[in-house]
Amino acid sequence: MKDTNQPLTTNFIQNIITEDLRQGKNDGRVHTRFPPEPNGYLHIGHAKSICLNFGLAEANGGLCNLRFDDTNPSKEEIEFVESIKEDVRWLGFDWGDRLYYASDYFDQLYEYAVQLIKAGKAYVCDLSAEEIKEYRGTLIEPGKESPYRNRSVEENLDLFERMKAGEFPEGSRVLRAKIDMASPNLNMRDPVLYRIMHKEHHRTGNKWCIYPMYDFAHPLSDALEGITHSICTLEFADHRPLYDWVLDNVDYSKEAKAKGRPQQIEFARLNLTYTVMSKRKLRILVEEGYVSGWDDPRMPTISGLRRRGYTPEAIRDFCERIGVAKSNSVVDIGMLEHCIREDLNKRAPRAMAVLRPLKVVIDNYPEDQVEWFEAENNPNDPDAGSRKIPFSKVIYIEQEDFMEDPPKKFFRLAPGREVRLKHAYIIKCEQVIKDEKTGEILEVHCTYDPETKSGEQGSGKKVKGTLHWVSAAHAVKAEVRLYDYLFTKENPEDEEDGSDFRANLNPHSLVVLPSALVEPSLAEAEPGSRYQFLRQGYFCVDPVDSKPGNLVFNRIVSLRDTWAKIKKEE
RNA sequence: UGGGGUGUCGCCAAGCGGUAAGGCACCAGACUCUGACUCUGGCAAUCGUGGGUUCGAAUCCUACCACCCCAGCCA
Repeated sequence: MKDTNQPLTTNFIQNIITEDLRQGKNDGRVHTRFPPEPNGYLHIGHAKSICLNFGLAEANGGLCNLRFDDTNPSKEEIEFVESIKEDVRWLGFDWGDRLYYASDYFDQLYEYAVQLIKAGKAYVCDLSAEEIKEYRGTLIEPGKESPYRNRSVEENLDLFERMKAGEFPEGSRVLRAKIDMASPNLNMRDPVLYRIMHKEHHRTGNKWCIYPMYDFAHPLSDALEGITHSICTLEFADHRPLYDWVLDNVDYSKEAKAKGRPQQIEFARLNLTYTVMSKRKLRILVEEGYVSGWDDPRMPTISGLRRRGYTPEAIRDFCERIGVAKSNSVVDIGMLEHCIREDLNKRAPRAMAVLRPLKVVIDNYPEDQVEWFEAENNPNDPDAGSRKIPFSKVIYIEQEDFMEDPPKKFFRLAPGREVRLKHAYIIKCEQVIKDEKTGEILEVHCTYDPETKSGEQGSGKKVKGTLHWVSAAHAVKAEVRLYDYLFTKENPEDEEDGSDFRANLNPHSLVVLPSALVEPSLAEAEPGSRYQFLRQGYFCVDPVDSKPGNLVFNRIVSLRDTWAKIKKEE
């Protein structure tokens, strides 16, 4: 994807890799991995990690594995591994034949645990979970050594084997590393390596009733796969000494796919304004029905963004632009919106759609006449071709494009004013018809100037405003879903005491317009296809709910709107 | 009162001892049959603070301050 030798962006991880390469570390290999736990859906934060891992590998002539970190059968499900694979693939990345699971290594990991026991570096501990917690000490006080810490190697071997054989109830014993109960780093205070769980695993079935912990499985999985740079998020920085301890104290050289030793590097996870990102909170949104599901177009999940109409290209561009560093940061959601606008501006065919219709009758236009105008599909892409649009006596325009008593800077339709109808004629407003009781504007009567037909001589006449429109007789009805941020505050966590992020939910995050009218060329629009509705924004045919004869469009993002800004100022 | 991490323009983020990139946002103008796009110009940072080293420091030293993470048999 990159055509230069120099990586497009530089960041501290690339700098480390560059230096490693210069020193000939790992025989010049660069091998990364994306290691999701299959217990939820991927979101834009994962996309950052995916782009980083796959991108770094590609930029440095290396490889990136997809590895499911499935060491905890009580939380993981097959449904998630499928959705994760789909999302990574959709984002545009290819793990080739390197699809792995930590569970692939369970046999080997068991042997490594035995290795540690034999070396006197791990022991079976009979303390209860509560007791282990008590013995661990606190942030400022050292822990106490477990009374089981000095069991003989033989006894530990026997006990561990019987743990594996299923002789003991869940939670009754664990295997622990023997490191240092006085370490200022809590992770080093004899961390648990294996726990008993009488649970069926989605891949290994009932073969195991003891499962390795992340801290044991992860470094060794990396080592076995020949990973050189093991990239993870900041909260794992405290685990790095343990990661290194495991690699230092287990001999995996015979089984590893390549020589060398993985290095853990941590970066800051992505945060976005107006967005929550934690699995827990996203789950709440889904389970408590604030959204329609994991793929609700308002969700920051990959599947939500996909359904909303975001392109993988835009998401990758976004991940490139935000950079990678170690400081906690919150990226302005406007950055994401900029990326999708930029991508769709060059790719999305234009179309006319009237979201909130206002009837306009052109009094001097022949009753039964229909003219078909040529309309370019994309002014920024001549190759996109053109299409025909019907024009007739009765049309609809946007309600907000007409004002009876407009402010100075309004240059759309108003009594006595002229505007151009995009691709058609200039019209002049002659009369407003209102409901006598409510004052509601029912329809507007105009006259058109036949000399101003789009593209012809007399069409040079200048007017300030150009409106989009649809022919009443030809328009196709459609449902349009306008999405806004899910939260009203930049930081959804910013709540009054007593409440939580739910209090900041935006009640208008979804506005459904059941009776929008779109130009007839859209009648057969394919699910998932994207359009720019002129002067409105980018829209995507909803891949789930849109059916022939019952079109549903999702607004991906609005166009930049300087008029809206002017209005706000006044 | 422990350990780890981070502090460069409103938001991201380069910078690695030689005198502050870039993007987003924002402002102004040009263009415009999308108030879009595009273009052009503008925009801001005493580089967390105070000391010190140096001819010279965002970059080195030092003290301090602020924020984030860690006491799951989660990852």
